[in-house]
Amino acid sequence: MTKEMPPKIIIPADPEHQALRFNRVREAHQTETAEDYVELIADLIETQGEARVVDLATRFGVSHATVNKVILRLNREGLVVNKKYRSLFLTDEGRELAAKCRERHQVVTDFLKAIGVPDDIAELDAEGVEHHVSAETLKIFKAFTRKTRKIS
Amino acid sequence: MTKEMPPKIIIPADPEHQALRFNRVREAHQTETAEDYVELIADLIETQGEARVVDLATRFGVSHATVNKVILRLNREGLVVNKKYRSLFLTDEGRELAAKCRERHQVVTDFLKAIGVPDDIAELDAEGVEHHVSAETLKIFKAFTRKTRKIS
DNA sequence: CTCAAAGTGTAGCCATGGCAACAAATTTGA
DNA sequence: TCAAATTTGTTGCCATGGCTACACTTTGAG
Repeated sequence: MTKEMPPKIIIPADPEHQALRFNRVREAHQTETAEDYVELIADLIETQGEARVVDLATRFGVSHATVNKVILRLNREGLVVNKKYRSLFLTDEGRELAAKCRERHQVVTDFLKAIGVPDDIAELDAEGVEHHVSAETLKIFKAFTRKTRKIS
Repeated sequence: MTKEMPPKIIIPADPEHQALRFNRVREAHQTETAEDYVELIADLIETQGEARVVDLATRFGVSHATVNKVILRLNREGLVVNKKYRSLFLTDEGRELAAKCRERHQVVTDFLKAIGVPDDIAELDAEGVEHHVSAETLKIFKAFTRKTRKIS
């Protein structure tokens, strides 16, 4: 668009490629909320017997109105089932996603701890990082953690 | 909020603490855009001599209208200076932030490569991960990369 | 059984960051 | 020089995810 034919100046990085990178991050953001919600819903159902709007709101530190709005979207997207004034449930797809996320979350947390990040910080960082780690990197994380555990 | 006094059910994680985690991620998101923009503006100024709206739009893969909107915000926040129909500049604060981001970006990328992530994937993942890595973890990343380099 | 408390839903507001379409300025090339 | 192409700005639309305020169920204590 800017200067195609006359390459009078060094191109630091292929613009198109860089755009792909940022698109990838944007897409990740769109799924992040969904992932966090289904993961927590699954957790709550397991540990508390049911997932309720109040609990989600408390855990996420947002208002129940916000939770409701997100739940509406997740319902629309076929991840969550909700009946009025009743606790929340996951669809098969939701459960699947939750499982995947939990697994990934664990891998990232374990990896961070394995390389020496203090537990509390590892938990904090994992929360943000997990959504942006590719399958390939995840595999490497897993292998690394395994290796480290053998040694120690 | 839900069940304080009667702990009839196991608490899986301190809700308040978990809320802090998610708040942290949300804050990170708010700064992400700013960080990406100042970083790219700095890059463009260095390599191209100037940073222009079109270039930012191309690199980020968004419309120039979007870029303009973000620039407006960054201006409001004192990171970017823009005069109408002129190329973009960073304030001192903006330059500082850009430097910090570039450094951090490099550390994350190098670390991923050091643990064996293929270069192209490392670049991709770093883009999303960098904004969510704490100073402590970053330090550990750096140390690890250094150590690995010595070995090889 | 009733009624207040707790939980849930809804409406309306805000900022962000997407977009397209149109307007205006600047740059360029013939 | 001056018209066309490019770049930039603006407007108005959308979805998301924040919030408060208010309305409505459900629940549970008395």
